[in-house]
Amino acid sequence: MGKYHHGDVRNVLLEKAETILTKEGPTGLSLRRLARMTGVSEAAPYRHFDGKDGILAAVAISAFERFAEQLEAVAEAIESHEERIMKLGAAYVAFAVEHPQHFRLIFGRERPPLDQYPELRDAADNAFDVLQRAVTSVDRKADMTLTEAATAYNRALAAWSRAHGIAMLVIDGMIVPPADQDLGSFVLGLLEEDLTAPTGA
Amino acid sequence: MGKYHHGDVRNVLLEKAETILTKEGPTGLSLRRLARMTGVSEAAPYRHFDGKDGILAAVAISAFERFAEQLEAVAEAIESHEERIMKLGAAYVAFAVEHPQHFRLIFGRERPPLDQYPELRDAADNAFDVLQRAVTSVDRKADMTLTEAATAYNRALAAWSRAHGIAMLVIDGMIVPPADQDLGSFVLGLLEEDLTAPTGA
DNA sequence: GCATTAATGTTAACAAAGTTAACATAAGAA
DNA sequence: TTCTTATGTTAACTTTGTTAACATTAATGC
Repeated sequence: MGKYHHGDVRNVLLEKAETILTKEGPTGLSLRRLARMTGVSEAAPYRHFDGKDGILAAVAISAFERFAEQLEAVAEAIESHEERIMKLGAAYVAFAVEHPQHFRLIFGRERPPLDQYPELRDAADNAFDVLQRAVTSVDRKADMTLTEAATAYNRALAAWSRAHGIAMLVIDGMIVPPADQDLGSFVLGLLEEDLTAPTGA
Repeated sequence: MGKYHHGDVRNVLLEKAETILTKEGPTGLSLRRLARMTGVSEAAPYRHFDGKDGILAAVAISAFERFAEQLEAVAEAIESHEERIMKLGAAYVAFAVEHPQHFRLIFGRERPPLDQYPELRDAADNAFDVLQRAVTSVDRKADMTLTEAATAYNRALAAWSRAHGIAMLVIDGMIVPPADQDLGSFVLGLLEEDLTAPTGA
């Protein structure tokens, strides 16, 4: 009565990996521990994944997908171009705050190399495409001059890097959002700040 | 003729650790390898540091110090408040690009916990104080109202998170600065971008 | 149905890493 | 000199990633 072929090891491993990741982050995820928790031999995961990076890649892919979905949902629901940029930034930070470990996984250095996992690269590209399309979609149909296109691109980079910086510093605890304020409006305030304006109150 | 007490093990370890970190990042730094490279037994580092975190903390402290120095040098040299904010952001990103591994060490999750290494916490606080003072110093002597002070603080956070986001995305390869442009002016362009302005060319 | 092959498990081993304990030696203080 | 402390060493223990060798089940071809 060998317990061979219980049938769904791959999915169970992935789910447990998700659980561990959420609680302890990518570093705390050990293949052997994962196998033990799943009730399977310590070498079994290697039959379903390309080692540790393989599992991390699989988890990262689904994280990228959820990330992209949430961003797209926000982008689609908003008419005004300026508002969309801002709300996208807020959604970006919200995802990071709600799923800090996933956010770290997809942006940190424990993420497996994109060029070794084509599906991971695709998932990453897709997420950033969503961002960029949403930020530059104001005159997608209009014919833009080259400089206009460049400006739109630059604006996308600016919006992205701002949201990213806020997200990083907040989940690292370097910036503590005020408790008496909604996170979203706090983020919007930072995004809107115009550094070129004079400081006069 | 035991090779006991060669005298300077602690500093040599630190220097080698720096070398390894620069080349391979915090993850590639192994205590045992470090000991072997230093020509000392594999347990010797424990006589001088509180394990691996202890060494990382020591390296992170000096990284923070250099970081703060470079920022302060820029801040002191610039008269205009607006220009100072911008140049500080550029210097922030420049440090990250020139010393990506150090930047990752002081901001990433392989950094030892601040509350376990008081000197590390001090070094971190000092670096951020430099930033904040520089950004809010426009009317340091003038008496500000509460809301003015809050605005200045918010502006500091905005400037910091922008520089941080750009730095992160650039050293992670997600943003590739244009080759035909100076890195500094590229960064300035991103920092100056006003997301609330209409997109008209 | 049966034999062969592929997929999926298992156990056992290896190397590398962090860490600690037990012991050895050098330097400095009493 | 003697005792204490600082500094090194060796040897172990544990955990982890990974692979090889082997076992069993499922699937496929005849």
